[in-house]
Amino acid sequence: MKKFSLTHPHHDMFATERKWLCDTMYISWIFSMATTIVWFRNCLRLHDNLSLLEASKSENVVCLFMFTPSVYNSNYMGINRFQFLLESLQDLQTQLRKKYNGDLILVKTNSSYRKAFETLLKSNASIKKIVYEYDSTPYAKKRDESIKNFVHKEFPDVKFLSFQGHTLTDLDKVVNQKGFKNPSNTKMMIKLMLNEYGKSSKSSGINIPAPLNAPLKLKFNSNLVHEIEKMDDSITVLKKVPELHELNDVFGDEFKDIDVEAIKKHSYFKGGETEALRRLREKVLDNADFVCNFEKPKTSCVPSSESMFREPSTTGLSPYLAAGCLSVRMFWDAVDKSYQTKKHVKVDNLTVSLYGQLLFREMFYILNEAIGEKFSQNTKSNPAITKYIDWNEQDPVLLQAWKDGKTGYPFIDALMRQMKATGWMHHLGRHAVSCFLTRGQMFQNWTYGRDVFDRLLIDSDYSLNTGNWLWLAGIAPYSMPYFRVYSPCPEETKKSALNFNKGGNEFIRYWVPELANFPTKYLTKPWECPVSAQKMYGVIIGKDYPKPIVERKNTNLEKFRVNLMENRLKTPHTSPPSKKQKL
DNA sequence: GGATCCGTTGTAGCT
DNA sequence: AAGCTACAACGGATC
Repeated sequence: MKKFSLTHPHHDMFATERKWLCDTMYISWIFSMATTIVWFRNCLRLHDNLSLLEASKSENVVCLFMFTPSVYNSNYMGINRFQFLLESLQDLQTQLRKKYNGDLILVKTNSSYRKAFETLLKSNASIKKIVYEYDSTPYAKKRDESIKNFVHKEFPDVKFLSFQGHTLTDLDKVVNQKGFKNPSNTKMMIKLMLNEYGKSSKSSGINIPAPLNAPLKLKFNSNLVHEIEKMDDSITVLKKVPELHELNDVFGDEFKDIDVEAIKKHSYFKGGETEALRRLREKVLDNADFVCNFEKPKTSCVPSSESMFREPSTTGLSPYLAAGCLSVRMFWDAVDKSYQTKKHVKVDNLTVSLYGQLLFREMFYILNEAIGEKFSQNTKSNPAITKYIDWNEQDPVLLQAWKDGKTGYPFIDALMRQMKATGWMHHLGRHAVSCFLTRGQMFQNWTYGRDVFDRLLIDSDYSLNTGNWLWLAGIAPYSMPYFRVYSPCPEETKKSALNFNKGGNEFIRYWVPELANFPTKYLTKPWECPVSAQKMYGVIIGKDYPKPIVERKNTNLEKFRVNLMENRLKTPHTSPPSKKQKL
């Protein structure tokens, strides 16, 4: 039996009016009281920011960034990425002030995010909603889930909402598509994207939703900052975005040994949305020739001339995508627009085009979402996902030499030193050094290299980093013939896939100054230079620059092949794969 | 259902 | 000089 209720519409002639009254009162109460916190982590931008748009519905907004020990732990975040983060925060704060007469509140705490939220929520009853961008790294997933559960339990009136804006697709939705299979190449990605968004007449052929504009208006709650200042000592408000050299005072010993001048001297990219949009215009919107002719494998890991040392042959937009200074939908849209200015230009190889690059990015995110933590684990327990290889026992001497750029292979060392100094390395350079560490010369576990990249690169992006390392180690759940090994001395190959000939020698001379005056003939293999000549050039190999720390000749291919055969999940084919026989 | 083709970016040696 | 071949694993798509 249903309960009979006076308020049931059929029995209550004033129900509509009453509901209207209640709604009005509720809305006016919300408008006068409720505060929404926009919790910035990634997504350091105003455009295409779903959390900010959600907050714009609220009368009182607080934009918040929290420095916790997990942010300023230099074990996880290299100094260049930290500098990039600070610049991005500075830009965000400036923009919020200019555009909305608002602010970005920066707080510092020595406790966890969860504890910080507890302090905030306990002391201010007007906080009704916390919004943030979804972060799919395993660490962030666990952290956000735990805070969410805590808030639900302890503060049931407060909504804790995430929005997906870091990727082209809603990752949850995609991996739950009917008939979803882990994508492993461009074709599967296009199919998946068409399934999600449908066709379009634009050059990409996929109807990716356009990026959203920044909210027109935001009303800020300026009281909260004063309240935070009165709270307990565990949480403090920073008066301004700190400079790198001030971090030692603010955070303790983490940054005591940094060389600020060196970082500023080498940095290629200034952080922030403003710079991201400027670069997008310069490299994509105003550069249709470059966009329409872009072929990733033809770009070079070395600069084309000395004057170009600071400018990559690609777009250089990856650091901005990683920190969310640039929305990936904004990037896609700009590529579309650029193609449109060239009528009748067809994308003849989508895979190597800029579209392709963004699809690979998406693919790695989707794989991470679908596979979970095992995506990045080097374990025998899940060989269906990554092929298992018994890498050589960890060799600290080899690993340290690789990390410090002291392997005795000038090309490899130049690339590693560039990454350490600038926080950036071209994609093909990353291929060269990761191949060298794993199946190429050192046969060391790829996870070591992955972690070094994660810390040092300013564009480090968990899913992309992991996906690319799996690829280069030759164990990815997608195509990568293991016998395609890059030469660490690429000048000797007639047609290097690394495009070394586009300035490789100058690149080595710049980053390995020990060899600045060494003869070009021996520049990538200095150990072959006769000792008498070494004396003449004033560089003794083994003293002024190391001898090669591992064999140049690749002896690992056979080991790799045997590993694959022994450790593969599925039973071998009953008959060997057919081969064309010579007559 | 079986054969065949394909996969963002290799290198060395030969003609 | 450009183009071929050997090296040769394997899952998924296509016919």
